[in-house]
Amino acid sequence: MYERKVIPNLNCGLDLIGEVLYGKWKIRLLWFIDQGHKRPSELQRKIPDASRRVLNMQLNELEKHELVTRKIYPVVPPKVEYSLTEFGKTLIPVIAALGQWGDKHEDRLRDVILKRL
Amino acid sequence: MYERKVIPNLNCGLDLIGEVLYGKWKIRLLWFIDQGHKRPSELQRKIPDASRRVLNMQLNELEKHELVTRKIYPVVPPKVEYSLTEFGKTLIPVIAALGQWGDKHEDRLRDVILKRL
DNA sequence: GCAATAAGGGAAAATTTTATCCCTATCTGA
DNA sequence: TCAGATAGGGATAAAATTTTCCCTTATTGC
Repeated sequence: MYERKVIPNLNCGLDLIGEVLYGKWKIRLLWFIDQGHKRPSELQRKIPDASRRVLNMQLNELEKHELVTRKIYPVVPPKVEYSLTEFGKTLIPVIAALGQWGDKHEDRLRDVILKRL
Repeated sequence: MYERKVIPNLNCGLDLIGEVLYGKWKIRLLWFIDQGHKRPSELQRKIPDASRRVLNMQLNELEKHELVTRKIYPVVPPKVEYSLTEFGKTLIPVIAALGQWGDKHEDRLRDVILKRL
């Protein structure tokens, strides 16, 4: 694993939420897990643009941060299911608010983002 | 400027909001500008852990994305003031929700973040 | 027997982001 | 006269993140 060389600040609520949500796919992972897509392979199919590796790494971090739990079924081929913890579930309304803002301003956002890409 | 080699996806609201909000200091910049800290030097003092350079770069992007406007006063020494656009202001409740979640779960977050740093 | 599926980690490369350092300009105050 | 405030960009270095490639295990289906 990579060792951070710069210690993060944890001064305010925004710093704290940033620490657990900052990662290219974390928000989507939480969202899809909440929607019932629990198995790693399902999540990979829902998020095809992410490499398998990063999804695993980010799922590990979400687990460390107690936002999701990982249940391993001792079968072959292996079966794993992720679920949101109670703590993780409290994030869903916040993520929903983010998505709603994005949806509401979809056209304008697409415009300003693509204008200067 | 740096040229991206991978085109972002803009499929859903979460992708879109991510494009404009993803950046280490952008959320804080929007927040502090909304609080009335408009001048670059003030913002730098409010966010001492960010380098001057990145704040400028991220302010430029926020401006391109029409979340803030930059007003230059033709005086010496130079004076510049940033303000939120109407569009930018619609983001404030969303950012507030993020901060509130972080504040509410401050102790637990600090705990899980520091446990495995 | 061979390919596909399932889950996931190690190592190294590529990409992206952020930091550091140095440069510009002009006015104010010690 | 020299330091400091003010705003900001270029070039490069460093850090962090993400991708790519390869490896493992055991079963099902062709």
